[in-house]
Amino acid sequence: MADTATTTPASHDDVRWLDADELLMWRSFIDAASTVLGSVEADMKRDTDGLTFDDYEVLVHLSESPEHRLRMAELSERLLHSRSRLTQRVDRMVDRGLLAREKCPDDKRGTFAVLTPLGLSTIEAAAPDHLVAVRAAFVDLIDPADRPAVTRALMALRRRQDDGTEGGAD
Amino acid sequence: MADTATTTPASHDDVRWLDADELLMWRSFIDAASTVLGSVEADMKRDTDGLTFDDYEVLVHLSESPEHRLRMAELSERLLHSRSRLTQRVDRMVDRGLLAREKCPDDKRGTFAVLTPLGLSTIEAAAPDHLVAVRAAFVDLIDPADRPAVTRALMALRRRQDDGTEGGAD
DNA sequence: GGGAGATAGTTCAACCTTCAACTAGATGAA
DNA sequence: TTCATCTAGTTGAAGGTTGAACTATCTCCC
Repeated sequence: MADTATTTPASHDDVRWLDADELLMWRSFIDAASTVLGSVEADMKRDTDGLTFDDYEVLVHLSESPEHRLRMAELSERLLHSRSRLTQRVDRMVDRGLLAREKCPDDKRGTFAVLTPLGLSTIEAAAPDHLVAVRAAFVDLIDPADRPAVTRALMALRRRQDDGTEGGAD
Repeated sequence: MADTATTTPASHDDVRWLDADELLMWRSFIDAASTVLGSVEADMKRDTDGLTFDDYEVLVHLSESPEHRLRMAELSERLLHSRSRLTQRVDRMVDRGLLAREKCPDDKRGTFAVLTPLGLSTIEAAAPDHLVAVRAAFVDLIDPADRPAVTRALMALRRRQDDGTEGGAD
């Protein structure tokens, strides 16, 4: 197949410009992402003592995992954070006693991040206020009639698990 | 009215927990925000020479404004970025010749950020590839039938212009 | 076995954001 | 006029993120 369409540097004539509706949808997405996450983060800062949204997300994923533990790589994939970003966040959370690191017996390269009792009680204490914030900044603002469409759309936007950042054969 | 509901620290019993649908919608939103913006940013990095998504957004807002200029405060509100974040971004963009600062004659405290010819040609050159990225990571992934609902929902999430971060009349 | 190449995780420097001062000019009441 | 107060914008330090390099381990085919 003669595929010219892969990494063609888009030229000015080629492009399908966004129409008014598409543009509005895109701009609203950018603003919504910034507003909602900013608001949840701000509430978190107000309600907890020094817990960030990213911290909270780490705690959530660990608390939902068997034995309250996950391999670093697995955790970084779920959070969609880079490996080094996670390494350094876990460093800080270990310092604060929220997490511990454990060596993986099967694979000597591996490390588990594990929730400590303090980490568990911290997320349990933070959850109620967090949910109030999530409702106020997100869930309750969306018309129930629109929710199925919104969920469908948002799910379609997420990174497919086996979909690397590949695509450029040269 | 006896309003107990304003800044009550949410207690464990009080809370309306998220049901499965609400939780899925929320998680999808977090993932989608990270995936979409990350992907657009990565494409921008690939296609342009050192232009970030934030740079691009600054250029967009200025290029759409009369005389290609905006007051710093106005620009920071539109971008939903803090004043100091904008100051420092504009610093960098001025260094690269994309923008210039001009004193405001009416208000001697004020500063305009102004697009330079280089800034204008830079955004014109970047736009086609950027739109391809926006389509690939966002617009084209959303079922046209869902778009009206999605737009409605996203617009409801944006910060209302006159809606400060107030709310705590203690 | 042994070496090529992949994978897990960390480290380091450059860069970016945040937050709390800080400077300077506008506003308004007495 | 004068003082208090508000707004515009910048600065500087502390902390967080990125991306490339690095160590250690695993995989697998010869």
